[in-house]
Amino acid sequence: MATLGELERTVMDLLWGTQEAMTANTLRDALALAPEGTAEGKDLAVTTVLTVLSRLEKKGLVERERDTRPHRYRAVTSREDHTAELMHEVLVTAPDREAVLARFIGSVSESEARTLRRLLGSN
Amino acid sequence: MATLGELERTVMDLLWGTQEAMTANTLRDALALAPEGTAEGKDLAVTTVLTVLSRLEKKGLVERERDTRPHRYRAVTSREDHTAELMHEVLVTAPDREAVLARFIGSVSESEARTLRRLLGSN
DNA sequence: AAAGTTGTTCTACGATACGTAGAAGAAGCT
DNA sequence: AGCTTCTTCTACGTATCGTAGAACAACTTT
Repeated sequence: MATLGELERTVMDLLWGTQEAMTANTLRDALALAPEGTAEGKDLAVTTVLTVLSRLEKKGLVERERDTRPHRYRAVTSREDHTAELMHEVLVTAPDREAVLARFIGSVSESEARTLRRLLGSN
Repeated sequence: MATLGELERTVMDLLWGTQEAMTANTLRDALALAPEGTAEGKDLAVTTVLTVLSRLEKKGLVERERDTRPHRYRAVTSREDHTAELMHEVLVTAPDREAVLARFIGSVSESEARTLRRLLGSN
């Protein structure tokens, strides 16, 4: 279950933020500013960013264009797909999935419940 | 987000398996057998089990009765509650929860979808 | 109560993951 | 060929986890 570190997560958030592919330098600059929620702007070396990107690539979360010279990195899946996938991974760790779902439903907001009803109804 | 190690997970599975409180020794014996899915029976020292239990206690997943002499350990929440909670934690990491849910329901089985409809309908 | 037995806490070490980045190597520009 | 830019290699510090011995505390039994 791909668990992300602090910096790894921040980088993914940036990549998910713009669906476009970015260079390590662009990312480093973005990280320098990036109020990105509560995270403070971190002033990192480019090599740091590159290491993280390599690790994310190995984890299958990031893909890079090797043909362009400053390699460009892009998220493989959208944040939503990734999150949904993770939720499913968590779900299947329990033998009694139905029971888990029952409790899960109890924890979502009313608007989310409506969304679920709509999506399940049309299916 | 409480992520569990291999042994920690196995111990939790045993505690979740029987809702009763168990001693470290009982757990060590259970671990020695415990085909528990694919996991092989590990022959561990009791101190190892105790260390893991302490760590699980610190993580809030396990509670112990300190009054009985061989302390007895018990899971704080059911596996289903824990799993549902985790799923929710994952869900809220994404800004667009509705989109996540849309993708999520696409990944559940038909019988799980039925369960969801039933649970949502009565609400 | 002293000695033995059983149980718990302290301390520790190896492995892996992650944040961090310098050093070295590769590729493009002038 | 030399300079500049980018990528890969190597590495170190910290945290988590599996693992367990050593030390300490508590119960049992003579």
